[in-house]
Parts: sequence; structure tokens; C-alpha cells
Amino acid sequence: MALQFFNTLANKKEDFVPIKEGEVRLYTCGPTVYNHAHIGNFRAYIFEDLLRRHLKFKGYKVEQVMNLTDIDDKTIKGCKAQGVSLDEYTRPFKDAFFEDIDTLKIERAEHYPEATTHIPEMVEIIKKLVANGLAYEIKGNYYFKIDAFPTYGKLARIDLAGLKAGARIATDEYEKESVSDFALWKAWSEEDGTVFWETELGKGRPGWHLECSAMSMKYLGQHFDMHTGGIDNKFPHHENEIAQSEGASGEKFVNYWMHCAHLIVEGKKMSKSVGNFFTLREILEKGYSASAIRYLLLATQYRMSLNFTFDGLDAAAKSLQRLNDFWRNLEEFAGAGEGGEANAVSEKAAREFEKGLDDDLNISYALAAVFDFIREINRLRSENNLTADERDTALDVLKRINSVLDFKVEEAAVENESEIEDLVQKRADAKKNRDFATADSIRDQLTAMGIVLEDTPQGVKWRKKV
RNA sequence: GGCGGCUUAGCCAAGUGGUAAGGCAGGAGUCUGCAAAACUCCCAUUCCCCGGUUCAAGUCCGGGAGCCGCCUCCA
Repeated sequence: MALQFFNTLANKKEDFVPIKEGEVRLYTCGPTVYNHAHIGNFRAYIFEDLLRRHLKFKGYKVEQVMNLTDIDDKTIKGCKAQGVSLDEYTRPFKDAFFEDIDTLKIERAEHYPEATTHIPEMVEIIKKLVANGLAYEIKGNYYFKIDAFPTYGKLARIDLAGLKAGARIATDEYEKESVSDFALWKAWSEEDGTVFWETELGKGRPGWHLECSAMSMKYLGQHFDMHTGGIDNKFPHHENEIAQSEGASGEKFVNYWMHCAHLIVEGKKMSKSVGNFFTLREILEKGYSASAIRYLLLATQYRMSLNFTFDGLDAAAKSLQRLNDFWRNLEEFAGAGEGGEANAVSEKAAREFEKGLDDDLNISYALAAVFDFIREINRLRSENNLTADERDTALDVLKRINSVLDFKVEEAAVENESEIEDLVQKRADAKKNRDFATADSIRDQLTAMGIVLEDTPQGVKWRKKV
């Protein structure tokens, strides 16, 4: 089956055809570094990670850009409040962001451009827009002239006449020719403090939407394959990006737009006042594993809103444990019997997994294929009807699946290994003496330490709980 | 008010008009000193409600209810 994605621009699933065969150029909206990213932000980044990994799985060379928004109202407000420079204020959040994506095993993009180091590129776009009659200047502010861009609204299917003049438009912006026009460049004002750039356009700072146009076109070209982000960015952010980019370049900006739905927490919109607003760090501090969080965020198809619950996180950890136990048990299985069934099972799993993800990243279908695979191979293993060659074929499929899902939990170095070995030995001795009370109490002790024991025909095995 | 999405078992969640995947939880077994892991079996006559189209509807159409969003700097 052909690889298909739901393209917001077309409002339907479409076959994916890259501009250049074998390559995908992808722009993914990144974080505004005024705070630690929250669990909802990571839902988007995990979706983009799955997209990236599946494209690579399909054999595409992926060139991905993720921007860091380090200049906007919130970062200005933050650095002023702390009395530090903009860079001093945003730096720790940038560092934290990279730590967090590593924690969640989100693959690194090829480029992470920062808005503040791309001001000249943004100025160039504004100059082109002015030259093309699509932007105008009032008192040092530059605005995009929506009336002059007839296709405005094509992404979000917004009818401009239906837009209310909202309360969120600041009074000083009523000087715009039309309330719908949006800022490309904002002249310096007192509130901006020390944050400004001296440019051909005057002293000021860029509007938010402009950075994505400037940085995407710089690294990916004026016309590239895909652009993704949260559904809330569809309008106005992405609509404005299209207007700016196409208005400046004169050619089509992006072929495929993909938007992920929001995450809600315990059935409610995440908000600080409700107390269900979580950063990744806060959830880790509660004792949940990054792997389980990754699994939970990954396991719901990206266009469905995802209900994040702690019960769900527990269930995710269990599923993940099953996946990891399967891997480990398979690796340790020596091979037995005549075989004959397993390779067909493995081939089917690989095929169905790919089929699921090819269909607009239908992860539920893909995961169902994985769990069917696990059950079938485990059955053959328990029936001693799995040869060493068949085991290796199954492991290859598993590794290929893992290159996309990355659910494999690396055996973390256990710091108190000798202590555990010691207890395991003591329990084995007690068992030998049929002193089961002692043996069980040692096992309880190990359980409390997060160690799970398995008595197998090959002896006692122990592992750390995922 | 305008626009969009969603509603399937206790929870999470697939589902191309042809008779309800998968995961978690739960129940019964096999294995085990007991567990763990693993396997086997069971667990939705029914898909928010009401109409309609059809030989056939969770899927299509109409109406209603509820939930989550967007409507000018939120992933």
C-alpha cells in the first residue's frame, strides 16, 4: 500500500510523493523557550519523531528542521522579570529542551535554528513582501496585507468575513489597515527593554510567524515537502506562514501539512489552575519512567486527542514490559524443534506493522500487529517449535520495528548489583533447603527494590522492572 | 455566533457497507514449593440517542445530545 498522510491543506488523506525522489524535507514547529516544555508539547514532538522514523524506515533520507522560538512576548517578559539578557534567560530552557527530548528518545533533527540568529533572513522576507505589495509600514511596524493575498485562509478554511475583531488585539495595533493584518515586524517600544535589533527596517523585533518562514526556507528551500505542528498552530500561525512565504517567494511553500490533536489530562484541558499541568520533569519526579511516557504518547494516533492519565501511564508501562520481556526471552531462547511456522509469522508482522504506519501513521493497527506477533512467537517458543534461524529472523523484525518505535529499554546499569546478586544467591540457598519462608521474604525484599525474579529451567533470572 | 474534531467493553483504542483488532484490568486453566515470565480459554447480540437508505449500517444520510478545540503570537 502506498504511504498516505492526512494533508490539512487538502483536508483528506493523500498519497505521499516527495519533491525529490528518496528525500523528504520536513519542518516541525518547535518550542518557545520561556519555560520547560510540558507533556502536551511532547505529544507533538513524539508524533514528529514517529513521522521522521517511519519515513526513514521507508527508506527516505530525511532533512528535518525544528525551530527554537527564543524571541516573543513571553521570552521578553521573562527576561525582564529576571533582569537578565534574553539569551541568559532562554539558554537554560534550550538546554533543558534537549535534555528532555533525549530522555524521551526523540531523534535529533538535522537543524535547530534559533529565531534570534536569523533576523537578517526575516528582514529580507519583509523587504520582498513590501516590494510585492503585500506588506506596509506604519510607524516602524510592518504588517502583512491580507486583502492583497487572495488565497489567504486556504489552510484553515477561514472565511475572513466571519472573523470577529477579538479582544486579544492590542490597542496600539488598531493602526493597521485591517484588523486581520498581522505583524511582521514590531517597532521597539518601552516594554521591549533591551530586546531589539537595529535593521534596515528600523529598531525593533520580528513578529512570531516570520521566523518559521525564514528558517524553513533557508534550510529546506522555498518549496519543501512537509510541515507539522499542533492543531492550534493551524490558524493563524501556519496560515500566516503560507502567506508570508508564498508572498515573498512567489511559489508554493509546502506540499503536506500535518497537525496533531491536543493532549488532555484526566479528561480535561491541561491548565495550571486545574492543577493538571505537567512538565516531563514533574512526571518523572513522580516515579514514572520516560519509556512509559514515550509509549503512552506514541500509542494514540496523532489526529486523535490523547487523554493522558496516570492509570494510562501504568498500563503503558505494563505493555512496554511485555515488549521488553518478549525481546529478552527471545534472545535467550536457544532454539528448539523443527520449526516451519515462525517465518511466516514474522513476515506477516513486518508487513502489517508497515501497512499500519503507511496509513497516516495508524499506530494502533501497527501495535496490534506487534502484539499478534509477540503472542504467536511466544506460542511457538513455549511449544519448542522455533529454530535458532527462525528466532534470528524474528529478532530482525523486532529490531526493525524498534527502529521506529524505540520501545527497547536499555538495561540500565544497576549500581547495587553485587547486593542484588548476593540476595538472589541467599534466596536460592534457602530454596534449596526448602526454607520457602526465607526465600519468599528475600523475594519480597527484592521486589521492593524494583527487581523481578524468574525461576527458569536455566536457573534464576532477575531483571529490573521497566 | 462562525469553523473543526471526537463519542466503540471497567480503562485505553483499531475498524475499507458484509456480521466488533490490539493493549491494560478481570475470570478459569497449564507450568511453579508459591510466584514471575509464557501459553490456552473466557470477557461488547452490540458501537451516545432517534429516524432514514440498504438484502446488509459501528461504518452512508438527516436530526438530537455530550465532550475537546480553534476564531490573530498555545504543540
